[in-house]
Amino acid sequence: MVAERVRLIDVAREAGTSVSTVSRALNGSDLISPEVVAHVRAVAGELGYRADKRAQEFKLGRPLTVGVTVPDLTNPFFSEVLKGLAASARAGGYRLLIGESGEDPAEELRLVEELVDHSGALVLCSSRLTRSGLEKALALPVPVVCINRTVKNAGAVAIDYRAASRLLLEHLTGLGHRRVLYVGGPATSWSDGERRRTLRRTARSLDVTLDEMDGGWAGNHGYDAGPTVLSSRATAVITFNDLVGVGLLSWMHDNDVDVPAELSVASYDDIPIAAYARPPLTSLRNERARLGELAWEQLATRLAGNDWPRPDLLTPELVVRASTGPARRRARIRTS
Amino acid sequence: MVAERVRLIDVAREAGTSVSTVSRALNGSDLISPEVVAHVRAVAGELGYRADKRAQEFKLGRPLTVGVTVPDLTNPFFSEVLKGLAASARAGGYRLLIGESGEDPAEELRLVEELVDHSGALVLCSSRLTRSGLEKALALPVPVVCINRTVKNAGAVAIDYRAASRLLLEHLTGLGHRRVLYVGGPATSWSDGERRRTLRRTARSLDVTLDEMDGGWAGNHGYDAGPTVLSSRATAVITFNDLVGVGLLSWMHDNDVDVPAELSVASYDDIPIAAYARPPLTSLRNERARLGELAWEQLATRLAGNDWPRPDLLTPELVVRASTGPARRRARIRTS
DNA sequence: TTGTAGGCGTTATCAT
DNA sequence: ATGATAACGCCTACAA
Repeated sequence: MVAERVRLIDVAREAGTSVSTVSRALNGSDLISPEVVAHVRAVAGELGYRADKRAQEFKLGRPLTVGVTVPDLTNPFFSEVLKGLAASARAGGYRLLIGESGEDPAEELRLVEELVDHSGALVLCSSRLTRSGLEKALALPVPVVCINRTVKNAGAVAIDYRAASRLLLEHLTGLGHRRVLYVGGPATSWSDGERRRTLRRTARSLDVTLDEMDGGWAGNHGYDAGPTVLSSRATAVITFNDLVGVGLLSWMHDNDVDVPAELSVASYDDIPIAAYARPPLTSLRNERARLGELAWEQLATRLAGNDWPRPDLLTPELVVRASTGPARRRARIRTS
Repeated sequence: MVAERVRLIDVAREAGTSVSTVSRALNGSDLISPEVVAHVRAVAGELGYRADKRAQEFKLGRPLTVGVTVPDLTNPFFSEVLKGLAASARAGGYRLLIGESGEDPAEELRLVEELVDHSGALVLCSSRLTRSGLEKALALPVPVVCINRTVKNAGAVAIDYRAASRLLLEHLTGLGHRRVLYVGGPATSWSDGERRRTLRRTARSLDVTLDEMDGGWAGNHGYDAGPTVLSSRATAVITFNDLVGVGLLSWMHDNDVDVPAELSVASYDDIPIAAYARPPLTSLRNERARLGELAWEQLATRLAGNDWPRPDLLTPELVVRASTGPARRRARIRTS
């Protein structure tokens, strides 16, 4: 069934010449007679020769492979980053070796050490690594780009959460909200930290009271947050991401809480379902696929022997939809 | 910055022994004196030696890599398949080389030919390849598993769409629907073909009138289908997948069509947002991650030298939610 | 128990 | 213009 592999030497033998000639003929070296090239090509064709790319790359040097880690393959945010990265890297002649850490820092570190053995470069998406883990990763003998986590001595591409948080809070204060609750994400998430930090700072400057609670990254985390959210004194909620936001909206619907009349909800990321939620979710659009592309560009620059470019910061855009509206004095504090 | 790579021979020199001894000591060969092992290990540690896995694998044989193609990385269906596959393959000591075809058969073929050069096996997720393209892929010198596309002489893992379509239609007829419209998916999709085929057959046996229209795979395809759906005579709609279904629900909401009172909507796949749509979408749950796991199991069996196992067929489960209800005579044919 | 040497499939250097 | 040969970094008979 599986045919024996045809090697360069087989072609050479069959063509009555040497491996060097075959190699050159196939690779289009210009110092070889046209007839020989034709002949060799013909023979190679007949024999069904396929160059062993692994041997080629092994001989030639570094692998044309980018190792990528993501916390969760099913998170639409990472999916789109991967999409952009995959397209760019491929256009640049690189392949993608992908690993999922399951949101687990220790697993991510193992993954990194495994991937690096077969990669010429690394991209860490929203790395959950501890500080020391990250240091180890950056000490590896290949260039590393971090997406959504700023670092020194490495590539860096991120969303500008400072601008993001400001857009959100200004939108809400513009609607009269003075008390806002943030439903957070995974504790290991750098971007959750950034969202909290920038929200706090902006809230202070806008004289808004910011409450915080822990949450998560998925729909059920938002749904489960429902009771706590409802019993809070906030008139508006900002969720860690749209999955959480949509989950929260769902709970509100199930419990007859009118959004946005009773409560406004807004979020980060603007994944596709945000527009199809009921009510459609106000969210911050960011070009996630672009994150992947920029990561590749940084890598390409670095691989070409240059210094790291300056970090790329992508400014999001607020997409106002029906889930946010004027603040109203809460009729009552509901407890269920 | 990037230190010079330490090789086996460097360790040998430093340890005052030979490369074979070092190799054996590091790989835990039992025919070597404990002291030497300890010494070599120590030296290797000091020098920061890391075995070149590429050279190792090159020497040892086939690459421990599975090449995977998906039509669209951002489609939650594929994300989950990848999740399952990634976990299983990793547990089995294999890595994942992933490529996205962009739903394009020609691009998928290019991808396959590129991936196979660096992989010991291939997994094609919902392959969009033409018949001849698929034949080419299966002729490659590595084992190939197809997910959601039945083939002979290869691994095969798929959803049982026959059972799926029956569950859907029986549910709808149980609610009194006699005229059902199917909003289709991409023309290149095998699973769309299967859904149509099994729906037709089942509709006939249940004496249901089945209309069909072309659609697509994303939310906007469903949204755009709104007017056509509304002007049809069907009392229930089945959409190619949940993304399309949610998009359709959204249009219905925007145009004040009461679902399910005026129209029932049901779909395939039950991705997480189905539960959070308004109204929650009746859909067919299938274990997508399991698809990935089974694909790996087939591969592992094959890689171990056995014949291909029988194809795995996963039976879905109908999750009834609020988007489907009793059929009602349509008050009027609305046109917008 | 350890060392020597050959080879995995290719490319590149150096002759011819 | 072409051919022999030495790497690339590692593993593993085989020899000692």
